[in-house]
Amino acid sequence: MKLEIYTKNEHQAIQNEIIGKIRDLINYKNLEPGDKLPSERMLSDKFEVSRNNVREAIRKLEFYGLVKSMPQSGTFIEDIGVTAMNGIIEDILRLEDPDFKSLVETRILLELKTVRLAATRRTDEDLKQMKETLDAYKTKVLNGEDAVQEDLLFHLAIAKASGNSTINTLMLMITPEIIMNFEKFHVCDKNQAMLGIEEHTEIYKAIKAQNPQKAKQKMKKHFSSLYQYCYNI
Amino acid sequence: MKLEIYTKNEHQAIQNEIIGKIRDLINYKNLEPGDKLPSERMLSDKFEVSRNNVREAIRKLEFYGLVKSMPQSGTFIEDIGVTAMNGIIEDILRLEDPDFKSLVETRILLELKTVRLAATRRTDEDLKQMKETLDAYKTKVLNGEDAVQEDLLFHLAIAKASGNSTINTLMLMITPEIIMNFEKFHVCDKNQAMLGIEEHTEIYKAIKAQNPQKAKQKMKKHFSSLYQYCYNI
DNA sequence: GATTTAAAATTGGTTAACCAAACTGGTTTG
DNA sequence: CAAACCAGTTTGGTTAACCAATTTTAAATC
Repeated sequence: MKLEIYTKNEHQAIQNEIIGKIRDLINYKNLEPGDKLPSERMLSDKFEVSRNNVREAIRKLEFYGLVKSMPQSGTFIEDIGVTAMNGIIEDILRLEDPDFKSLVETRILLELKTVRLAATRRTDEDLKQMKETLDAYKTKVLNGEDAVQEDLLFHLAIAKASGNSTINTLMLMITPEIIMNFEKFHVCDKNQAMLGIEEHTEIYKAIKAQNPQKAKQKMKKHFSSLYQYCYNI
Repeated sequence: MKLEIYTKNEHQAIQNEIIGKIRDLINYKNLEPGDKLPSERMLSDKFEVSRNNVREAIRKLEFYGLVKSMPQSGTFIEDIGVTAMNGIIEDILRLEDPDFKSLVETRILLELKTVRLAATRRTDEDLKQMKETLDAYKTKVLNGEDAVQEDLLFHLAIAKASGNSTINTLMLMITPEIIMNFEKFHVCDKNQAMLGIEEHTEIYKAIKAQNPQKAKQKMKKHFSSLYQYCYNI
């Protein structure tokens, strides 16, 4: 997902090449779901690359759920069908790095959902954790300190309270990159931080009151300035 | 993201343990953003685990954008702040596997966005690729064959046309698991497939006509049965 | 001829030795 | 005195040898 430094890109290029070759092999040998991939040693021989490179390529395919490695047994093709396998690998190879705009756009989308889900599903324990992060944020801002981290942790607490493990995972994936970009572009200045306390509190109250509509509305308001900023960058 | 087989879980447990220890080390030594983590050898010594385990743990932290490894130089803590680092690592360690319901819920959310974005941003090349996947789907269904894969590839083509690289990546991550669950639970039967042709075509036309509202409406309709199914599982 | 069993080969995972780039400190040089 | 340089050390990355579990093969037994 992150490809920034040159050495990494080079490394990634080799990995992608191997993934492409594995795809070709699947097609050429008519390997079907459930079939076993040739062993890592055989592949590294065939492709004339190190076994480590093959292992990493396989691990990436495993991350996307396309194959599954069984210790002392082999690597098996998952049951998603040849067509989907080809299409998805093709897409993976062509994936480009996420830009800031798409990150923010995605974050807003995810959070307008998590806040609604949190309002309906939140447990008392969720509420307690949200309160903690909210207080930490307040304290920092009132001390005039930078509070980007505490800001985002409050939002992550909402994601956790949403009870949707997939969205929670996705939020965790994009948040560090969001924070780095925020600090890079100085998105949050002091004035917005003071306003942020009020907005965060309102969101918290709406979730506490289990009012999804209001929670979403408050979140939307909270994002309005960010939204505009994002589209002017 | 995927933790299914026992050996993998065990492996994962060790990795998480190491990640926790790295977090403790960051706190104990007051390591700050930009600081260098102790070398892999030192960590593997200190934690009494193999260097490979340490490397994998670091790689996971790198995936989430929390650290960055520089060849022949060291692993550096990313500039997201100590507080966020602690919070996010904590969340990562407690991440649970995505369940089918949360997968579908997330997919619907993402796709109701991608379809709107695709309607406004799609290029002619995007349109061409969507048409191809749509035709492949039609052919399969009209031959009475199973077309789950072609179905999903059409949706991935929309995601690509959305021009949002983040959402595109996220869609690619969840799609294989969606397909597997679909085939496992036999979500799509023949009747729905025939209906699917019509719905897919309508979505395609709306995107071609660059009508975001209509595109979203058609997608929503397309998802209505899936939505109900998801909540009855 | 079918079943059991044991040994040999195969597999992904692990470990440790090795490599080249990069950093470090002191020395030389202008 | 500062800049250039050079050996020695440290670093993440790479390679190859090794391990234990599994699978395969074929021999042994009934």
